[in-house]
Amino acid sequence: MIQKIFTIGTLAKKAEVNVETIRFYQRRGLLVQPVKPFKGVRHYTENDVQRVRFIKQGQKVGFSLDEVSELLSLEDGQHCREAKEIALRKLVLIRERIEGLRTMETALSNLIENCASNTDSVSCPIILTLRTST
Amino acid sequence: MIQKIFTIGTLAKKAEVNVETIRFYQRRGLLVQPVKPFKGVRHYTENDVQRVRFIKQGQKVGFSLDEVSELLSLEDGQHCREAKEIALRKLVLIRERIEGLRTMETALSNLIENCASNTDSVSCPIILTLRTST
DNA sequence: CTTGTCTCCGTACATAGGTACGGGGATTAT
DNA sequence: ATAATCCCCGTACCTATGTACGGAGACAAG
Repeated sequence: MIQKIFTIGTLAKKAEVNVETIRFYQRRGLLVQPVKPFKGVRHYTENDVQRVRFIKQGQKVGFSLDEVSELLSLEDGQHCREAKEIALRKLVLIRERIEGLRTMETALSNLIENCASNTDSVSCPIILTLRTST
Repeated sequence: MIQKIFTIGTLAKKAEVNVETIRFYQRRGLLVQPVKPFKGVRHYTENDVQRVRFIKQGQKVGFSLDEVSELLSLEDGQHCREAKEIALRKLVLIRERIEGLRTMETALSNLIENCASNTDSVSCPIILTLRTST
């Protein structure tokens, strides 16, 4: 399999982030900074694109960079028992978050339905619906 | 129904946040600052507790304070058509987020299972599993 | 009626997660 | 081979979301 390589700008474009963000992630240790060839620029591969996307995906579902870091440590390979512990902990968080979102989803759906049958101003008791959700 | 009232410190305790956080939310317009009686302190009700909890819940599932603000505007009652639009937009976000979390959930579950059958160090291809998730 | 614990208010500081800038070298297009 | 663009690196700046601080007034308990 051929490894296509490219520069940081292309990586940023492919991963749909700012170049500075890549560099920031490198400083944070989320990405490894490739060695710089003697007279030239660093190069990156498709693998880095996936990694950046993963970070963004993790953030989108509510993980902090530190948490994403932990998840990435799973990828990076380490002792299985540790990996399993981390994964289990994150799994709990994920399930809680899904639960919370589901409750909100229901509340909003109800709200939309109720509104549909009403053309004037209306009181929307969304908090009431959600108040026991966590 | 009797409205029990209390001071900001009690509100903070009930809602499990810092007093300063309450005041910060007031400045941000997420909470209304009750009028201060002529010589005394402001008082709050159970309603405020629910509202603060709602904000925290919203954040927990990944909404920014601005987004939570919008959701709260549903509660505060406004014209139905607007409310419906907001709700629909948020619903899309929520469903995307649930999808993302589900994918992660699956990936982590698989990971845990694979790890279980292995006692040594192992490469955990979590990113691979997730890379097309959004 | 003193003492300790609030509240109030304004302002300052903190942390996470970026973004922007500027000078100098590398690469690419014309 | 020269201009335009891109990379490198360090540093400074920015936004969101709080937290902390300090002096003055409120208030409850002994």
